[in-house]
Amino acid sequence: MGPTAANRPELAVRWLADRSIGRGDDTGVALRPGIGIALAVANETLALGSDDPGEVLELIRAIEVEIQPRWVWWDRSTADPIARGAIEIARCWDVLTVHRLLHGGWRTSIPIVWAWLHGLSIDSLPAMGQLDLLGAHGDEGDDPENPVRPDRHLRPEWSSGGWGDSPQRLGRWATLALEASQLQRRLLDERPDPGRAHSTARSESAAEFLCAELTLEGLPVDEGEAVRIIADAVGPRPTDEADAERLRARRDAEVLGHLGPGPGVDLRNPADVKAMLRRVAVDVPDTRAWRLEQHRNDHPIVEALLTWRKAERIATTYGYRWLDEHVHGGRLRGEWTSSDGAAGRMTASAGLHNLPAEMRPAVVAETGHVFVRADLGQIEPRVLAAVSGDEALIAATQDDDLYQPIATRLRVERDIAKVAVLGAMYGSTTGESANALRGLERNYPTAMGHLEQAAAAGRAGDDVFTVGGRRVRMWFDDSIDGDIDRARRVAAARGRFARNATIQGAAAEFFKVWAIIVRARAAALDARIVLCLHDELIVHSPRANAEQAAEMLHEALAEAAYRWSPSRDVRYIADVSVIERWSQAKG
DNA sequence: ATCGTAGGCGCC
DNA sequence: AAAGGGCGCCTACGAT
Repeated sequence: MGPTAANRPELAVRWLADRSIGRGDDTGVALRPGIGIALAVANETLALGSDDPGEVLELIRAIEVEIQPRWVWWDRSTADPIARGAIEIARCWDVLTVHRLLHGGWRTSIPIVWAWLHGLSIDSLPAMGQLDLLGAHGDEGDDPENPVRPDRHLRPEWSSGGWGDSPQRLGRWATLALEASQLQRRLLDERPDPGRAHSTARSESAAEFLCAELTLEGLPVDEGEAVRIIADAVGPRPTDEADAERLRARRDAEVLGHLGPGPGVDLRNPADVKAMLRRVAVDVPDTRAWRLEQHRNDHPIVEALLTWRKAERIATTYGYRWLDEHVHGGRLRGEWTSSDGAAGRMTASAGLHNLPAEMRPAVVAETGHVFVRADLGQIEPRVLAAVSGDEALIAATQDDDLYQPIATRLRVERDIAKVAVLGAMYGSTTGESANALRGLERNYPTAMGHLEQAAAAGRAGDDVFTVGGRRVRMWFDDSIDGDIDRARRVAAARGRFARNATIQGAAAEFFKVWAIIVRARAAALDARIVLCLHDELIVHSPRANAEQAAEMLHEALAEAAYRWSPSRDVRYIADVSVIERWSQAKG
């Protein structure tokens, strides 16, 4: 006779306490709504069946309140239901997220992680189709209830979902997650700065859980306002396909009307557009907006084309279809991931990270609420100062505008200094900033040396590492076909990529530490993070708590700097404002 | 038909 | 000022 539903949360708490699990100690967990939940500690598991998802969440909540362990799970399949239960998990370890940190890249899966951690070849990964070849008549000891096959790979029918078929399986799955995390800890120990690497693994895991919450939470959007903006750009919602076609043709005609007789032009085909421009004596290598900008006065069709492109963007990407697909109940929702495949920035779909400025008036706080918005000032050069330890650059970070002291030192205009610093971090070497770049090399040799070292590694095809220990893979274009020019271009591109990745990646790590501190503190103010945008946070807060939230954002930044910054002396700044709609942000 | 790629553009 | 880095998403197009 099992425990009754009512006392199971207490039972689970006691079970952990009896095994000396306390605050911050690892506890493996796997859950499947409708099936149950399992906890795993060093050598034991507690598997509880339950068809009541509410009961399972109650159990987690009780453990979180009483013990606050570090929850160790494989991936979002366990994190998502916990986030749906609105449980404020404080500490976690997401095996897939830590794998991305250790291995680099984004594409991965549980069987790949398992194989990699055990030194098994990815080529020998079993596919779903062949599962019975061994299973039915296979060797002795090939037990389908054992998730690990005799060849030490994970059983594909488990990793593709079978892990949640029974409480017993959940128990084994939670145990494996715990095992995987222990192997990951050993690999983190081998990083040049193990303490920092472990810290990054924890903060990146927390950021992944934040992403699970962001996916559910959504960004408040006033749908009526959004419709007004869209209608303004591309007209009213088309009634049917024919109407849509008619509106499209009308937009096209605004541009094509500038042309004399000749062959038909498809404005959506760049080659066609290029040929069209040549007909009016505008010769460009490509038709990108910044290039057309310089020919704005050469022929009226250029202006018309640029306007057409803006409207086309709204019509195709941020139009009625986007609204119908991604905005529901006044919230814009997309999928969030805590690290991209390159340097580790957060990503979001549904346009959350690239909403055009014209659409931002539609992002409005709900009744009784405001947005407390904060963005980090000049974060990348400040991070460069921190990771390189360049004393002169660290000194410059004391200024609110760090480009000013740099300009003074280089004896150039402030904007020239800015371009030079950005160019150094992005790998630009040409143009007017080239002189200033040499000035940077003389005056900030440590910082510039740091960038050059990363670039050299990239050019050689070597992976680079962020200060937090993330491996950044030089994955692209390794085909060698004897084309010297092409090889040189690829090497140069890798150099630029590596140069930027160490800074962009470190800034992403710092940003995430800031974000998870804000997340943890926002709860007490009844506030929630609703958007993370590389150096910007938007917190949706009850109006009454806005001032406290604004202050909290500054305090969280100080704490993030304390926790993350490799240099104690670098100054980080944030601009914080309380606004009702996103467009009120001073850019 | 379905897929991947390229050109383009939005944001940081 | 130059056209350097990242992402997601659109369309057209060519290969399969």
